[in-house]
Order: sequence, then structure tokens, then C-alpha cells
Amino acid sequence: MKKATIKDIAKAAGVSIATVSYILNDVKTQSISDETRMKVLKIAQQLHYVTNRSARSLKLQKTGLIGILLFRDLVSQPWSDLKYVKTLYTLERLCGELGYHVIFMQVDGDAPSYDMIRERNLDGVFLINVDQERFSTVSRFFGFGIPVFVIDSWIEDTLFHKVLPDFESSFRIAGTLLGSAPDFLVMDAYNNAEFVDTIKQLSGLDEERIHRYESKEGLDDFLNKFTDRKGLVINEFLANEIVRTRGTQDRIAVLCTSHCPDILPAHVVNLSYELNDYKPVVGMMNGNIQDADYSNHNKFIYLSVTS
Amino acid sequence: MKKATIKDIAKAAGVSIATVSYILNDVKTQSISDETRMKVLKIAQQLHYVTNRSARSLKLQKTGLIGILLFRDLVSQPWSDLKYVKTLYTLERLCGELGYHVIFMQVDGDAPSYDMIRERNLDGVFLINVDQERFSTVSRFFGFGIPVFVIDSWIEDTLFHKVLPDFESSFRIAGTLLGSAPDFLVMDAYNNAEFVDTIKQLSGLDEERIHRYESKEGLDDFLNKFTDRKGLVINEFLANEIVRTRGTQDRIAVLCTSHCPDILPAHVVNLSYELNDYKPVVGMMNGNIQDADYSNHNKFIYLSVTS
DNA sequence: TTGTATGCGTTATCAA
DNA sequence: TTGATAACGCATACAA
Repeated sequence: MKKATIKDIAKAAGVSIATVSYILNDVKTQSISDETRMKVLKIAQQLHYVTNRSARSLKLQKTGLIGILLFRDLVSQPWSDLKYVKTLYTLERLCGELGYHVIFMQVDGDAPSYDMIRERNLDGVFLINVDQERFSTVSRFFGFGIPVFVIDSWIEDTLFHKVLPDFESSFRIAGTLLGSAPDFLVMDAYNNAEFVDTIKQLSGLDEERIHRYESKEGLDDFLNKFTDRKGLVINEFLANEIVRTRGTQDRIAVLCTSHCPDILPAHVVNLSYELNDYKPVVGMMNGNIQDADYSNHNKFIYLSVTS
Repeated sequence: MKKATIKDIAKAAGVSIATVSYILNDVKTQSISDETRMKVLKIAQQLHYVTNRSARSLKLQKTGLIGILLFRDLVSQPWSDLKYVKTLYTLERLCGELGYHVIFMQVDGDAPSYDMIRERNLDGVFLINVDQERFSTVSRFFGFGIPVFVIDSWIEDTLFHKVLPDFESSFRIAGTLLGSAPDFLVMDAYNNAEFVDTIKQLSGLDEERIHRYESKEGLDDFLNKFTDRKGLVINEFLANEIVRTRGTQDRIAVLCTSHCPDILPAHVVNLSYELNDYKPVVGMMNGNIQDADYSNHNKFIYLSVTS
């Protein structure tokens, strides 16, 4: 049983293709008699009609597709796959609520192709955990025909919206939660070097008091220098690793950058970021798509912290 | 700068649209002079041409799109979002390797619409954690024009491929690992009731020795009846919860149905399922798409267990 | 209030 | 070896 088209409906209803299209799309500038409207609507339902988005996209030059490109960790960790689930799921849900469909793609290797974005004529893109290097090849080619939002990444180009946790407030709050400013910082390795540098700087700690996680051994050596000192851990999965291997003797607070505080033991002091803050983000994306307005460039959007 | 089309290339190269199309698609039945081929290819590159998939899809009636529909847990748990990440990521990667793009969609609510599948003319679909009820509304309408693979779900209809862990072997192996057959079973709540029943049956345990997790309290009551007994836990995130709240005095083995053994403390006995087994699954999907061959229906595909 | 006709960018058939 | 053209399904300017 072939899929029903507008033409089929038109034939069955004894009206023109145009009329059917007007009715299905509820075109305001056209006045349609209630009679034909009802008739057409009924037949459309009977035939289980759904619009062919390939055809519509071709005509309208809008696909209703949003891409979520997840850049895999350059140095892979056991929890690498878990880090951005909440973000991905939340973005998908919010996009869906606005009527978009989401193409999800993992980006790997060191010279990734971004052809998909242009082949599929995506209306907008979220890029998660991008490093500057692999990204520059993007901006060069596919340019900025569509709104691009960059998550957890520091991209020099002013043409992108940047979404990131509000580390500044977080460090402050963490300090009060710990009773005093932390003596050391352990952080998960983001792909984006500039992003890492920014975090380090915001922490207000010296380089030798900061550890960027790469392996268990390196971490142990580092932590041994700070027994009984107060510290901060960025990312709950990493923190979980620490709590598990070293017990809870270390007095640490955790910034849950993956929105998964639940995976931590109950007693561990932690701060989380608002998933709700993605709502205005997606709204902004939608706005950019609708009115092709890129005047509000270079926006920074901070996920607010809750404790 | 508008996107270059085949027409643009044709004009720039001084050849016809057809010729360009032949060259770009490397059509074997056409013989093209090396000269024009080179010329066209060069110009295509200069103009940064990429094919417009909306147009191609419209013409070919094939979109190169595969859907992954994730049914959200009916009873939500803290780890609900984490359960199927590995599956999702693996499927995306494998589909990508075969040239497909993936539309990811979470399904929620009790009368979900599957219009997306038909509107976007997906070439195939993976359904994860579907319950029979919400699924019957699918099969009725969108029928079986495309291959459908169902993961962790027991659907009566013989028209779908079913992918699930090899519980039978797992229970056996778990028994030997524990030293003897387990006395009790704690399992995470799948959406699909029939699937749950099957697992229960395969475990060989009486109903009162099986607990389907819903809340902490219920679980504690259950476990208190089995202190010092050997048990099996299905799903590592659930197991983690148990280990954390009750310590490790319980002698348990864990079936890591989420492919995340890493999140368990090192000493916990566990079994995992092969993510590699998704490769033949996706291959089969691809085969079904290519030759529209649905003769091999009602296939059961079991993820093999490794310890 | 409804219908006719064109074009979106491809692919593929047929002709040259 | 190459080119003209129809068709895929839809939206819409313009006619009626």
C-alpha cells in the first residue's frame, strides 16, 4: 500500500491539489468553505496522510532538522559515554517540543567531515565538546548559514553562541559549602584547551594545585599531596572514581557538570547545573531559525548552579 | 553565498546537468571522457558542492535515514537516562559507518505519534524498550514498509527483529560464578511486561524470589529476606544502588545489561554483553534496506555474554 | 472560494 | 560520449 499524497487526497475529494494544501497547512490568507475543509480533512485522515518532509524541505528550503554533534573525548575515559547524555536527551526533548527532529551524530577522528550538515540542510546545530582545531575546518567551509550553538567549548569565532556552566558562581558557592576556598582542583579533560584554561583561571588556583585527569596513577600522585585538604572536583563521574578508590577521607566538593548528582554517594557535597536552562537556549535557536536573525551574535549563555 | 547545485556545476563546466550527475554518482553504465570527468570533479570541489539529500530522497524514495526511538522508562529511575547510552551511541556509530544518518527521538506519553517515521521516510527503525500497548498503535498504522528492529522488548508480531541479551546463557554462567544457582533475583523494570516475564521464567526462580525494582523501600524489604544468600542483579546501575546502600555484604553477581561494568566497584562479580554484537544487527538492517527482503522475519538476535 | 502552473535539486530514461 | 526532459511531492503566485 503506497503512501498517500496530496494528489491522492485531491482526487478522492474531487478538489484541486492547491485546495488540499491550503487546508492541510491551514493557510490563513485563503478562505475555504467549511464543507470542503471537512471533506478534505476527513479523507486525509482516512488515507493516513502524512506530509512528505523531503518534498516540503526541498520547496521551503527549511528542513525542520536540528543537528546535535557530539565530539568524542580525545582521551577516552570509562565515563566518556555518560558525560553528555542528559544534555543530549534534554536538547532532543526541547527541540521536539518545538516541532524539530534531531539528527544525532558522534564526531571522531582528527579531520571530521561536516558535510552532513549541508547535505541534510540542517536548520541549526549544537556542537558539544568541540576543540578549536577540528572546528576551524568547519567554519571555513560550511560557514554560517545557520545558527550554531557550542556547548562546553571555547571558540574564538564570534559567530557562535556559547553555552557553558557558570563556573564563576560555582567556585564561589563551593567555597562557602566547603567552609573555605578549596586548596586544589581536579577536573575532567574537556577536548577544548581554551575552555580548560578558562576554568583554571576562574578557579583562582595556581597551576600546581590543579590536576587535569588523564589516568588513575597521575591522579593518585596529585591527591597524595593534598591529604586532609579541601578540594574541588569537576565532574561527578570523575569524582565517583575518586571517592571509590580513595574512600571519602578527602574533603571534596563536586561540580556535577554532567547533571547526574544521583550517581554520587549521598553524603558527598555537590553542586549541579540547571537542565532547565537549556530551554531558553533552544528557544533562542528557534528564534534564530525563524527570523534568520543573527544580530545577537557571540552570546554567552551560562547554566545556573543549584546546590 | 548560496549553496552550489548540480546546475551551477554544469553551467561552470559547460556540460549538461545529466553529465554532472553521472560523474558525481559515478554511474557505471555511462562512459565519460576522462577530460570532462576531471573538469567537472574539480569544479564541484571548488564550489564546495554537496548533494542535496532532500532532493535526492524525493527522487530515490530512499532517505539514508535511520531512526532510533528510545522509549522512556514508564517508572523513572535516577539512572533511567543512563541505561541505553551505550546502545544508542553504538548504533549511531555503526549506522554512520554504513553511510546512514540517525534521527534520535525519545518517546514519551501514552499515545505517542509515530508520524515522524513516515514523514521523514526513514529507511529503517530501531525501537528501544517498547511496551506492547504503545506499540500496537504503531504496527496498525505505519505498517511494515521498512525494517524494524526491537531492542529489549517482546513484541508478539512476527514482523520485527528482536534484539536482546542472551539471558539463558547468562543465568547459567552467573550460577557458576557464584558457585551455585542464585537464591534470588533483582531486576530493573523494563517497559515491556512480556519481556520481564520471559526473563523471570528463564531465571528458573519462583515468583517470590524475584524482585522487580520500583523503589528503595520495596527493595530493602525484599533483600532483608535474603541476607547471606546469593543473588543476581539485572542492570549495573541498579546494582550500584544496592552496593552503595547496603554495602557489599550481599553476595551478588551483576548482569550488566547497560554495557557499563565500569561503574561498578572493582570487586563486584559481573557479566557484560557484547556491544560488538550490534554490528551484525546493523548489518542485517542494512541488508533489509538494500534488497527490501523481509523473508527473514521474526529473527531473534542475542547479545552474547562475556565475563 | 477554488484551480493552474511553476519550481525546489535530483536521478534516470531516452534520444542524439 | 553527451544532452534534453520528466518525475519525485509539495507550496504558492497568479488566474479564474
